[in-house]
Amino acid sequence: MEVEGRECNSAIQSEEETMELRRGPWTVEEDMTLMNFIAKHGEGRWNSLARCAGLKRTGKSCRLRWLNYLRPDVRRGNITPEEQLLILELHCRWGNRWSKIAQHLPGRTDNEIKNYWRTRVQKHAKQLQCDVNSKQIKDTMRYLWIPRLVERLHAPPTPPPTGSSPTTSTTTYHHLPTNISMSSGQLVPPPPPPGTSIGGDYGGVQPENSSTGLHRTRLGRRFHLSLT
DNA sequence: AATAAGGACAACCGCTCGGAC
DNA sequence: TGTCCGAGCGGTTGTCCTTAT
Repeated sequence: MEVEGRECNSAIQSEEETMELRRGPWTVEEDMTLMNFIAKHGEGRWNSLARCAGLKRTGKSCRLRWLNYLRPDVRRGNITPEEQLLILELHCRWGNRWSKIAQHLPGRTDNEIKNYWRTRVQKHAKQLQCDVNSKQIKDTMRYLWIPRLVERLHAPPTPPPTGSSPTTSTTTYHHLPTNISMSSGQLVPPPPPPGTSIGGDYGGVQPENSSTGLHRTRLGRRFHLSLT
């Protein structure tokens, strides 16, 4: 990219260097400034970009904001079962290589995948009372969650069940390690905290709030701007 | 209705790597 | 060859929202 270096003379630079940097959540005005600047000049050279755009942010902060939120091709919304499956498989292969994993999920950012992993997968690991990097959790992924997701992907779309538990599965897992027990297609971990479901994300099709049938979707708390 | 607890996600921090000089 | 700086990555923290009590 070509940042208009002539405009960023040393006087301006030294003035801005003494300026206090902003932190915390980005405002709509800052987003607009960043987006307009990138639309005009392209991305890259983040430190000088931040200065020349007049943003009181670090280059790092600008880069992160752009990559994780403002980029036009960034996908927002729930992680689909297909994406969950891919994340599980790729994590089995590469571990916490979030950016590498993100490359295989178009529109998803490493930050988003990392957050997904921490909030969903680590939660289940905690419920199983095992370390997220343990063999047990990896086996659980490989032999239970992934097959369930595959099953879920191949299953025709069905209306929400009325009586039977949606987490009930008829699939048999011939390779299930002995340290993972099954009951009606479910893991039998120590009792989870009230209101949570082991099968929720990985095998069951039940919404987050099964009592109301509502599926909570959130597209972030803040404005999402796009360059269209 | 108020509030505490937990969840989800945005943002920051520290470290490493690679290129320019 | 060594140093500096920008960029990227993974880990962690902070903030706000939802849900439960």
